[in-house]
Amino acid sequence: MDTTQRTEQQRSADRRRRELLEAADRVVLRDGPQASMNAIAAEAGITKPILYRHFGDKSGLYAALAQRHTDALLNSLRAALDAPADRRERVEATLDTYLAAIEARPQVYRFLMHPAEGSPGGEQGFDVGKHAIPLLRRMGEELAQVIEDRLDLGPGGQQLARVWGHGIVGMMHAAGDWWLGERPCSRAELVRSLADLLWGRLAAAGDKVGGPGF
Amino acid sequence: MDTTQRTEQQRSADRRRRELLEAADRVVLRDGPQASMNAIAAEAGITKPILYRHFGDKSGLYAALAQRHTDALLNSLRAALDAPADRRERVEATLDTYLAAIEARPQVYRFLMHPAEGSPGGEQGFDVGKHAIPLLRRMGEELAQVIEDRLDLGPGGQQLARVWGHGIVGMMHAAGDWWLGERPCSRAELVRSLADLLWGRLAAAGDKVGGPGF
DNA sequence: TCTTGCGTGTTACTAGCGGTAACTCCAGTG
DNA sequence: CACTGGAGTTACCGCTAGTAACACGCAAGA
Repeated sequence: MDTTQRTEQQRSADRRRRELLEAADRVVLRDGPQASMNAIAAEAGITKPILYRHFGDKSGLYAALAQRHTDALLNSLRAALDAPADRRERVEATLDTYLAAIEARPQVYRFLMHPAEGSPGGEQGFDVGKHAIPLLRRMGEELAQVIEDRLDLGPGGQQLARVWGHGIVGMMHAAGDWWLGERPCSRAELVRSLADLLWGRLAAAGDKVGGPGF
Repeated sequence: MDTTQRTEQQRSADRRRRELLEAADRVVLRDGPQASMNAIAAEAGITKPILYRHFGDKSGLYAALAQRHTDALLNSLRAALDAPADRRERVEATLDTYLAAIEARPQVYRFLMHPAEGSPGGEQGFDVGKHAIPLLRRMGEELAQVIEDRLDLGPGGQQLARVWGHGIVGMMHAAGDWWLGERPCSRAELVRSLADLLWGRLAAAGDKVGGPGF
């Protein structure tokens, strides 16, 4: 029951845990989102049960793995959002940061976005969004907070900021996912187009002359 | 090999197929996205192998099921987009149509969005977006087409329209998913907030006085 | 009428998954 | 020395997607 001893054990356990997470990272990077617990255990040089002792179940491992990347990504995004520049530049920097991240490690982010959430022995029904993609939610909430803190939106601004936070994150995610699959343009062009959208160019554009009907 | 005979058989097969799809619909509506092939077969009053004879594998059944709802939803969206009203009203009507649909049948749309895509014996690697959520993609492409047809965006307008199509659909989807989970406001308020975002209110809003630093 | 197909359906199985129970092994302590 | 507790193993359970092989019914051809 000595404190130093307990600390020693905990340090060892933490180191193991980090090793396991790194092994899981490698497997996910290689096999994609359908990485199995067996494969991860094998990569770590051990067997399944100790993986389960460390992380509880697959969603626990997923959560731990997700937290690492989510934290790292959110830090980058915060840095971009906090840069000393005007709003447009900050928005573009944030979009570019996210897109650069998913471009650099597509499988990791696909794993984070589509955890396959196979929890067979659990609740079911109308709990839509309960176990939903935490990365997108966290990004949405953080962005909402930034928007609410920085912008003067008048009454109802808090709710507006949350809607916008989740909406913008979803826009970024979907456009990024599509862009990653088809690569129809450069990252910079994508960033500019999305920022233009947020800047109201859709509403400002003129109707096409000779259009269909009206 | 008579033609009428073949037609008779095909009609019967088509009717069976429709029955099976309706049974699958019921199960998905009841059990959520993790509906098993066994459960679907049982609901239809048959057993698994004939399900597999009709649809190949689970993704085949998913694709057939998805197509029905996707087509229905896209028709509603097209109607909203084609309504004789100004642009803002059309955008709001489209958003509202989508949100009303996911509000009416949350499980169905969760099934469509998160098909769990467990294709273990297949390709893997960098094919991000290859088997990706077809509903979102189709909506994005359709919206892109409408934008490109109706708006005068100058040179590079086609690419811009596609980016915007996928981006707006993603915004709609993410915001809707979050809203379904938390229900922080009415549907009408959500629609208004999202339309405001597209109308550039984010860019136009003033900085908060007394903000953090600058 | 008997037989030959063919489509429809079944039972019974494989392989692999997430997850667990129960056992072994080894370090440190009295 | 005996003992206790954590690390790790084998061997299993129940479930899934998917399949092989067999049985029934019903039309056409001799």
